[in-house]
Amino acid sequence: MAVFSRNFSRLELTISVPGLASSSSLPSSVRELDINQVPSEDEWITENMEDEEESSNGGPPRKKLRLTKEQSRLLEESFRQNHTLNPKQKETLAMQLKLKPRQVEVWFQNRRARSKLKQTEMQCEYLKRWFGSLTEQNRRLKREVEELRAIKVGPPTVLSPHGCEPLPASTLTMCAHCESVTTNNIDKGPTKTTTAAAPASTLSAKVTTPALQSRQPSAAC
DNA sequence: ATCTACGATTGGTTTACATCA
DNA sequence: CCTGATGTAAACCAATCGTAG
Repeated sequence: MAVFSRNFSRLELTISVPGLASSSSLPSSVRELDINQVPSEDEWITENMEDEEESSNGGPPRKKLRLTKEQSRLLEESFRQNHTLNPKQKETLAMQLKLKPRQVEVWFQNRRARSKLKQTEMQCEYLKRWFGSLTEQNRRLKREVEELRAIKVGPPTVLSPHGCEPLPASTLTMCAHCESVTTNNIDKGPTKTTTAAAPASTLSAKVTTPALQSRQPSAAC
């Protein structure tokens, strides 16, 4: 195993998404979710109970310990500082809480597991949203392709490869190579090679649409 | 009755350390 | 003395159980 570092103080949510440099690109609603937040006061379990004896030797059904507010608060506080405890910390905390070290250990294990679960749920939620936005983007791009196809038939707006001034439509020229690349790309859909990556020397003009202009600055400009 | 939260148990893995040939 | 194999204990995790609210 050994996938996760054992000495972390917080669980980090890092999602790598192709095309995004870092998780800072996440929607703020996702970024602001913090599973390390202490629950609000009314989420605390209010039952108080100090059951010292174990009844696991086949006797009566085990009594469920409910931690007091104060015990939970201390455990949460400790968890925020460190997600794992060394034996000394465990012992100290157990004494402080009047619990057995094993109970503190179990609490930390459960807390880690449940944090991870929440984290996974958040990732899942985020990926769903991401999928939705990609679907939408895909839809828009397809529509743009349709527009470009239409422009090929109708009079295009043209930008000079050496400047940003629009040229008369009649000056549009495209070498045979670019022509075939453009046609192939449109037919095959997205590939790793984009027109932007094509050698500048092969571009003698750029056909633009308003949508493309906003996103793709001309290499010649 | 059903659901959820959560403390506890179980079984498997990893790691550090001790012992021995 | 060094080294590799083996055993053991402790800690962890994932899955699950079972109780209380």
